[in-house]
Amino acid sequence: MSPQEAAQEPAHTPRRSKITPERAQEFYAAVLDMLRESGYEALTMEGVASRTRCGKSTLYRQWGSKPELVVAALHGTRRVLLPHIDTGTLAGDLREAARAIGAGSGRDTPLMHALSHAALQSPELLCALREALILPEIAAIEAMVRRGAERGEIPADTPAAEFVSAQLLGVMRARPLLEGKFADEAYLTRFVENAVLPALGLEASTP
Amino acid sequence: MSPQEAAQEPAHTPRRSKITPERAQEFYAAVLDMLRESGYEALTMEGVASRTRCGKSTLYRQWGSKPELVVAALHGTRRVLLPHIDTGTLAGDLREAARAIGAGSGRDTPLMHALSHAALQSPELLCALREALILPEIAAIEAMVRRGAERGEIPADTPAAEFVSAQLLGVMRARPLLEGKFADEAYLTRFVENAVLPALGLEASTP
DNA sequence: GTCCATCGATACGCCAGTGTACCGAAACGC
DNA sequence: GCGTTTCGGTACACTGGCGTATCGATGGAC
Repeated sequence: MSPQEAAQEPAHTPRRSKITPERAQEFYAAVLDMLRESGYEALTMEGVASRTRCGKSTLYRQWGSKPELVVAALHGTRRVLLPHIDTGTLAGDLREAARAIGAGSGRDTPLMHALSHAALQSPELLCALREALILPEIAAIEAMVRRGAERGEIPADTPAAEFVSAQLLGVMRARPLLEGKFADEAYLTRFVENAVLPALGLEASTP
Repeated sequence: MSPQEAAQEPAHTPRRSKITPERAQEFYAAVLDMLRESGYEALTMEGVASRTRCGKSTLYRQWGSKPELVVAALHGTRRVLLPHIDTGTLAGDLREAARAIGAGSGRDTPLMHALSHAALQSPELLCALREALILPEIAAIEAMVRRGAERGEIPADTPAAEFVSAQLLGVMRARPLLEGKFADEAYLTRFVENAVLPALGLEASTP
């Protein structure tokens, strides 16, 4: 309403030109934020339009429909937390992974909760969710385990190896419902130290 | 339409009388089934009415609104899988729990997925979900661990003990997204044998 | 400086679900 | 039997989101 409204917006880019990749990222970020806050069903195109200060027409011109927009948002913001990790030991890798997952838990957990049911009903959405959030993480974790086996830290056929990634992601998603709080770094670190490593036959670090 | 329609219904109870507890169970079962199939948002009062062959008015008279109906359905069908288990050893209890959870996984997992996000937004729903599906299970699991500690099978302060319930419920919910299939008995049994028990310092059973 | 493409905004028709109101019909108590 | 009560079914107004169409404004190409 008042002229100061323009001032309180950062930079206030006048956007009447073609959609730049940066602008697309803004859309994607808004979509994911709203998913986290309200869930998939409650996400509305009108809500996205108003939050991003664009017209609905732009959204429909560009992405066609709500499911496609969500899929695009997942694909377009694929950012990976774990693959860079390589400390030289399996235990070190897993501790670092616990830290990284715990740090991103406030972002990823609500997103998973928001999308998990919708994903089980829409193959495209499931695929996008897996490719954006799940497969990169479990691939990284399995790479850690494989490197550990190659270095001889654990036997190649350690039976617990199959469950490392499922445990980490599972516990991350289970804790909010069990205890009412996110699985933060401290919790996940404790978990790795006291459950994952012992199951693999690795000693907990001497304190 | 045709008179044979009455014949194809089992028993075809003519229900014009007051709602009996058995009839209420039918409502609750229908609600939970539809939640599993379609999720919380897609659950409609009209859908419940048509599936249970009652009028919407009955639903609104009896439960007031959709959230209250869902909460009532959760409370009204509280059935417990684990508390009866007491094999005499912690390892035996956990193996049995894996079997029980795996057997019920086809029912409980979709329900959790359907409700987990809605529950994080509605305190009443969260409370009902926890009381109906979560707390009984983790109480039972923690009782197993406590009994094991009292029998001296594990030290009283075993650090992995904190995570047993989160592990079991976590992987149960994680597997459908990771591998695309439910965590069945075989998977959960393998998990307990190869990850949970070793983390607790219990040997895997000699094959 | 002019023109064209695309944007942002708004209005519209459509559909689906909510919750209310009303009605006849059937069951139960007495 | 009869009255009361509750049920099942339908009609209704209301809301809200989807997707389309339209229009003025504006940025970029030339």
